[in-house]
Amino acid sequence: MTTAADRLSNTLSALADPTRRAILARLMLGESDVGRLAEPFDMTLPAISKHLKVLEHAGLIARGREAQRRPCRLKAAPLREVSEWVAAYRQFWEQRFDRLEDYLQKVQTPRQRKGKSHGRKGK
Amino acid sequence: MTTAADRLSNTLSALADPTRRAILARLMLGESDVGRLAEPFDMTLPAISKHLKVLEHAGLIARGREAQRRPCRLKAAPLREVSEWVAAYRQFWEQRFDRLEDYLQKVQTPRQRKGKSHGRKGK
DNA sequence: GTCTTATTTCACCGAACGGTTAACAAAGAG
DNA sequence: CTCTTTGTTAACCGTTCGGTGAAATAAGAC
Repeated sequence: MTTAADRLSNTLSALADPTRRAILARLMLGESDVGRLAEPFDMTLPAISKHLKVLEHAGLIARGREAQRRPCRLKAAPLREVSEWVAAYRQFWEQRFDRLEDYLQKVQTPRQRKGKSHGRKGK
Repeated sequence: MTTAADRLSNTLSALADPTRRAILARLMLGESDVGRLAEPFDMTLPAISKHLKVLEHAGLIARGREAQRRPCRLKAAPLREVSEWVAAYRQFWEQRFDRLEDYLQKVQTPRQRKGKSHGRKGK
């Protein structure tokens, strides 16, 4: 049995590689085969083949067969889960919970600081 | 120099671990320290300490100092980049570009296929 | 000072990762 | 059949990852 967390971990680690993200970006333009997908990269075909296998195993691409070519096409369904996961954190980067708060803490003169002192050294 | 792709890769690989995502989820409820964060997990403190270092290095948490404790708090800014990246793919899981299209291709009789020919042999 | 609490650093370990080269396989072309 | 094209598999290699136990550090309590 595959839990949702496992699938999400799998999706995210597949996405963590810039080569694989570039491949997905390219597949947004339409399906392509291994040789064409490999062209932009400074690595060998087996390396690309491995990346494609990772993407396929993560459900991010599907592959057909057409003569010798193995056309790949984008399967974005797992990205929906990523989107839903990250959406839960939206409030934390939108609503002054993040950098804005830090910025205000720095901009305000120390005398108006409320809350706990952080033992700032004078010097 | 850190490129945007590097940062995104770094963020995504930090998020690819379920323990680290659980820690972030917990920090949504408010800041906490290492010991408390470690409690739900069946692993040692150094392991949690490493996970926190990864999260900190990815800019996903910030850490203070309060007596012996090292309170951690969520920093969601990098998640915004993730959200923006994945948003580019939204159309592919929302608008019949994904599984629906596959379904239709299978259901339709081959003779009504439109669009670029891929050198389909008449069989 | 010593003791306790909280956390990190160190040294190690096995497994997974991202790449290579070389050999293999599948399918059309001659 | 052989030849070429396309892609995968196999074996290997160095690095990173996620964990451990043990020692070190930091700061308050006594």
